[in-house]
Amino acid sequence: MAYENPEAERFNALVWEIVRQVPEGKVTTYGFIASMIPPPRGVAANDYARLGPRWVGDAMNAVSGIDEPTVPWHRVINARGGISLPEGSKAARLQRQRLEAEGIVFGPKNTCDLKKVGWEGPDAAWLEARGLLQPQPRKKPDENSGQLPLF
DNA sequence: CGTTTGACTACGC
DNA sequence: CGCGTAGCCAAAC
Repeated sequence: MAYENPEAERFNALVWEIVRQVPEGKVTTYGFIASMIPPPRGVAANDYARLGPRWVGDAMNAVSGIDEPTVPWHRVINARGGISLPEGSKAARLQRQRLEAEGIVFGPKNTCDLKKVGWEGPDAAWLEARGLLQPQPRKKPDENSGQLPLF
C-alpha cells in the first residue's frame, strides 16, 4: 500500500521472509522486524526508525491478498504486546484466536508479555546470508545490570 | 486536487 | 504508567 517505489517489492519480500521464521507460540513486533532490514536508499536512519514499523504493517496488510497461507502474520503485534488491527474487527478476532491457540496469553489490557513470548530473532548466519541486520532492542540497555533487555 | 487515514513508535506530561 | 501528539509515506476519499 504505502511505500510504493522500486524497492517496495523487495522490502515486502524481506518482511514476509522474516515473518516466516517466527516459530509457533512466539510473537514479534513491527519495529523489531523493521530493525533487521537495512533502510532503503535515500531514507535517513532516524526517519527509518519511525517509518519502518509502518511499512512492516503495510506489508502485513498486503499479505492478505498475496501470500496469506505461508506467512504467519498473526504473530506480528505492536510494541505494547497488543493487536493493532481495529478492535472488534473480524481480522482482529482471528488474530487473537490463532495466537491463543498457540498458547499466547493476553492480560487484562489485551496485551501479552513480550519478555515471555517475544521472539528473539533469527540466528546471525541466517541474517547475514540475506544481508540483514541484527535485530535491535527497542529499549536502551540497563547499564547497571549490563543485560540485554530485548523489548 | 486537498484531506483524511492507517496492522506504528517515540516522547512528553 | 496511561494518554495525547508529532512525524512520515501513500492510497483512498
